[in-house]
Amino acid sequence: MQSTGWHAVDSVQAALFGNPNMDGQITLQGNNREDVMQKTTCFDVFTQCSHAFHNGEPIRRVSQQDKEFHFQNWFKRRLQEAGLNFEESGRNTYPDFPLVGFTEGFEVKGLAHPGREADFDSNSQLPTGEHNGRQIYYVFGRYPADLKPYADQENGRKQYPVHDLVICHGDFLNADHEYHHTNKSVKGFGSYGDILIRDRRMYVCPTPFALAQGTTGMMTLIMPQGYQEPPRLQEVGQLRRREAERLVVGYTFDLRTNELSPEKIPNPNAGTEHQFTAYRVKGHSAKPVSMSSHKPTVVDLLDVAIGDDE
DNA sequence: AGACCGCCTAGGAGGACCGT
DNA sequence: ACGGTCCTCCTAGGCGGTCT
Repeated sequence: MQSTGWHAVDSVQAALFGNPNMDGQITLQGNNREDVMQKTTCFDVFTQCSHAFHNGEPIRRVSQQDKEFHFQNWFKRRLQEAGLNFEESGRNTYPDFPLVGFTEGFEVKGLAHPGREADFDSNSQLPTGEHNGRQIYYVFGRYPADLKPYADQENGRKQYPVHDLVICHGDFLNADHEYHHTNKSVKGFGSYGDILIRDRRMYVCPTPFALAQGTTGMMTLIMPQGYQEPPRLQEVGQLRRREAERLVVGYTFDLRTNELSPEKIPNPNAGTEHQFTAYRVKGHSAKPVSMSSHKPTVVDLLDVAIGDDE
């Protein structure tokens, strides 16, 4: 596994980090290819979300069993209002809304608020800004955890507001595009040798609400630096994420002691800064967005405790 | 001022549930 | 076998109040 540099030359990254030159567009300078224009849909999608938020467009839960689609459906209506075509998302598709006609997709994460603030479960897909050639944007929407105050409209149908929302490029969560984790299992466990241990892709990732200050109660778009925002948007912050000194490239688990040991290597891109810009719709709040103060990671703490320096 | 105690909560960990 | 989301349980640690 290797973390991808910010200025890597693969085509899609070049599209992201090339020379911006018009509203929401950026020049892709390919290898011996004609320059190609790539337009992002994010500014339009974000504008629709912001307008819906400010107009009080509610989330509509269709039943008490609807634990995961209520916010997805809210976002789906915004895509439809933006006039975008997308593939209907099945339960197991990633991203939730792959666009048709654009190499972009949106992955939606609904979070009850108050609730988990610092991180979210990202099972089965390691967050990143590129998947199968598509740029991936994460849509974090928070809604009330306590729905008791909202009237039941038969069979658990309820309407309630969006508390706040952040759309961020997946690279804001993780800029590595190279790693592909697959689930594996080990057979023969247990005294009868007939139990299977699953090693399953399950990740816990910090939310943009924890990574950046100034997002609570707001609508915020976080884009890689370099896009030219349309006139209807205002910049509300510059955000930087710095690559870690070390990369976890494996781990071993001792079934006798229940000890899990990470294997780390120096990050060839250590210290590389990835720059992002935060936006809001003009006329809405200009409350600034900035990175939250750095908290030491578990790996940082282990490094200090163990004092190893491979 | 520092020690101690109890309460509270964020979040770590594991799992339920429902699905393809 | 694998995927997505939310729930429950539990505990470390923060915090405020009280005691020494």
